[in-house]
Amino acid sequence: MDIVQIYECLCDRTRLRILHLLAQGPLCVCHFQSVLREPQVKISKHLAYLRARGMVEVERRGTWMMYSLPAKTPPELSANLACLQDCVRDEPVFRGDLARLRKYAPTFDPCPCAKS
Amino acid sequence: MDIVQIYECLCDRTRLRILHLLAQGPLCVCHFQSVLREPQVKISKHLAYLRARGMVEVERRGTWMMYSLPAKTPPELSANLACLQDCVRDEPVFRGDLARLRKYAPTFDPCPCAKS
DNA sequence: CCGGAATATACTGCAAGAGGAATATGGCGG
DNA sequence: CCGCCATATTCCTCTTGCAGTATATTCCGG
Repeated sequence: MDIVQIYECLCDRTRLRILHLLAQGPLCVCHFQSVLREPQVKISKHLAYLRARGMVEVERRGTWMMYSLPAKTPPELSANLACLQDCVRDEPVFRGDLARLRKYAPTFDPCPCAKS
Repeated sequence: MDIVQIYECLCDRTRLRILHLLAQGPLCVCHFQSVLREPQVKISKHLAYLRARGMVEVERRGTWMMYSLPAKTPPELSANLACLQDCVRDEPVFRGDLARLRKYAPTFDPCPCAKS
């Protein structure tokens, strides 16, 4: 995995928020919509961008698409993701995302993606 | 310092090489030219890009411009620079840069920038 | 004051990327 | 088989960024 490509993936705020959330565990597009409060097309396109570069993986579950960090995350990627977690710990946007993720978690459970 | 801007600065290979070298200490543009083997205008423009975003600092020494990492490096920046050092440790391009830096070091010494 | 060296700044062409609107796809329940 | 839901893709526009060529600036030595 090219280090420059990693940074290209990290240089958009929406993608940062996505990756930040994925560190907590797999999520569906509908989850991202609720938590990030961004339109579907935006999220979907950024996920496609990340997927094309191997930064996330997808698994279909019925109509839902389950996104997660790659099972075999290359070391450069995990190092940078760890760094990211650290850097945004105090940023309101990211804290808000985490808070909303936890707030919504009950309604995600049973998560539509997990019902197979 | 905005985290997204940091990543924007990191998502070009030339800039990565510049920052990687600066971790070793301050350098003049002429040094970068020798070590990176890239045209002057390219280096100069990337340095301007970094400077405009506060990722490097400049000090004039006669005709030479002395670039360095900012004296008060924000934590997000230093965290990412540390991560960068770690990630590129085994990449030939970056190893080559370091080797050339050290090989040229004797001719940099007395460094034109240091002669004031 | 003049020429040259080191560095910076237009200017141009081009490609990539971001956002939004609309449309397409693919699976599921009835 | 139909319609709906979740998601993806296409099309368009706008902006940013990179590279190169040429030109400007700034300082120095004589």
